[in-house]
Amino acid sequence: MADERQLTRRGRERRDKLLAHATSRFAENGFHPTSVSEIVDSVGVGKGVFYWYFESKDQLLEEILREALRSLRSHQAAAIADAADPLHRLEAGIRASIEWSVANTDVLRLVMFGWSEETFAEVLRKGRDIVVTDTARLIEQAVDLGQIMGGNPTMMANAIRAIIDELGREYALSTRNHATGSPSGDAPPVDPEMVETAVRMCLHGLHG
Amino acid sequence: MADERQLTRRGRERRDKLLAHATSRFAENGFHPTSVSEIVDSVGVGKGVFYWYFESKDQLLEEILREALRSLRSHQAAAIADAADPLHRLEAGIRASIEWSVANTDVLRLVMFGWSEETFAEVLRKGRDIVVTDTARLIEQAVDLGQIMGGNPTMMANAIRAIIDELGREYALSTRNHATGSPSGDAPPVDPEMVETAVRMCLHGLHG
DNA sequence: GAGACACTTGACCGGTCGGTCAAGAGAGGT
DNA sequence: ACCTCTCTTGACCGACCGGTCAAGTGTCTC
Repeated sequence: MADERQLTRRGRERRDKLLAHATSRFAENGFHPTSVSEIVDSVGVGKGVFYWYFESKDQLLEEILREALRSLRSHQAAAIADAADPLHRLEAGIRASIEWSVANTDVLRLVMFGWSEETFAEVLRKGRDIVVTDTARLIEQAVDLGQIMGGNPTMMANAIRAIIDELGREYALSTRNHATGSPSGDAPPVDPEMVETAVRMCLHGLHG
Repeated sequence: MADERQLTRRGRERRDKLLAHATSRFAENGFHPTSVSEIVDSVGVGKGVFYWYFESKDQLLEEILREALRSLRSHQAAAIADAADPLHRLEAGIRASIEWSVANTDVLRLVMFGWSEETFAEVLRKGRDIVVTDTARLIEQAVDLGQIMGGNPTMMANAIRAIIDELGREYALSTRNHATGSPSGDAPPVDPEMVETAVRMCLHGLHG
C-alpha cells in the first residue's frame, strides 16, 4: 500500500477491523507466530485485502505502536487538564496512564515484543522519549515550585513510567486474560489498591 | 537432546559457547529472525551439533531465561549477605540488581521478547514471582521493624522491580550498544547517578 | 587395537510464510 | 449504459526455517 491511499468509508472500516484483529492475534500468539493468513482469516477476507491496506506485516505493527502512543498521550492530556499545579498534574497523569495500561493490555504485550527487535525498538524509543519528556517537564516545574526535591528529571520521569508500566502489567500480562477472540472492548476492572500503591510509590517510595 | 546427557568437558564448553552466541544473536536480531543455522555458523559448527545439545530452539531460550534468573538471584544473595537490617538489605539488593541488569543487557532484551509469547511468559512469570516474593519478604520485615510504612508488600516489591528493570534498560535498550559480534564480557560502565536515582526513587519517590 | 561412547557433519525434508498479481466485483458519478 | 476507481479474491511463488538422520570422526578405556 502506498503512503496514503484514498479510502472510502467502507475502506476505513475494513482497515480498522484488520488493525483490531491483528492487535488481538499478535497479543495472543506473538507477532511472528501469527501469520498474515491467520489475520485475514479471522476477519473473513482474502489475503490481498491485507496488502491493499498495509505495506507489510512489519509496517502494520509499527502503526499499531505509533497509534498506541497517540492514544496514551491524548488520554493523559485529557486527565491533567483540570489539575491546577504541577504535582497534581503529575498525579493525574500517573492515574490516567495506569487506567490506559489496564485498558490496553493487548498493546502492552506488543510493546514488550517491540523492544526485542531493532526496527520496532526504534519506534518505541522515540515514543518513550516523548512521554518521558512530558513527565520530566512536569517534574521540573514541581521542583521549581519547591513541591518536590530536585534531581535528574529525565531519570525520575523514567522511574515513574517504569512503575506505571510494570504495575499495569502485573494485571495485564501476569494473568492470561487478554481479549479472547474478537477484540471487544470489555472494560477490565482497575484494582484501586494497585493504583494507590503505584501513586504512593511514585510520590513517596517505600517510606510511604 | 534428552533431559540430561553425559557431557565431557569439551562437550560442556561447546554447549556454553552455543548458549553465549545464541544469546547475543537473539538480542541483536530478535529471537525469530535468528535462525539456528545462523547460530551454528557463528560458532563454526554443523547444525547437528545444536540439536545434540538442545532439544529445540524454544527450549534453548527457556534455558537462557531460567539461567538468567539463577544468575540474578545469586548476585542479589551475595550482595545482601553483609547488610544488617532489612532496609539495608533492600537497598543492597536494589544496587545489586541494577548492576546485574547493566551487565546483562542482552538477556534483558530476551526477557522483553519472552513476555510476548505464552510459552516463555510462563517461565518469566514464575521467575518474576520468585524475585518479587524475595523482595516482599524483606519489605514485610522492614515494616515490622517500623523502618518503612505498611502497604501491600507484593505490589510494593513489584514497583521496586519495575524501577530496577526499567532504569537499567534506559542504558540497555535505549542505546543500541549491546555486544557486537562475539559475546566478550565487556564490563559496561554503570552510571552512578542512575543508580542513586533508582535507589532514591525506590526509597522516597519523587519527594526525595 | 578393538570396542564404546561422545560428538560432528551437512544434505535433506516437509511445511510455512510473506508477499504478488491477474482477474474480477461493487459502488458512484455522469 | 458505461466508465472509473476502490476494493476483493485466492492460487501461486520463491525463500527460508526448524528439525532429522545416516554416516562418519575423535578420544578414552581395557
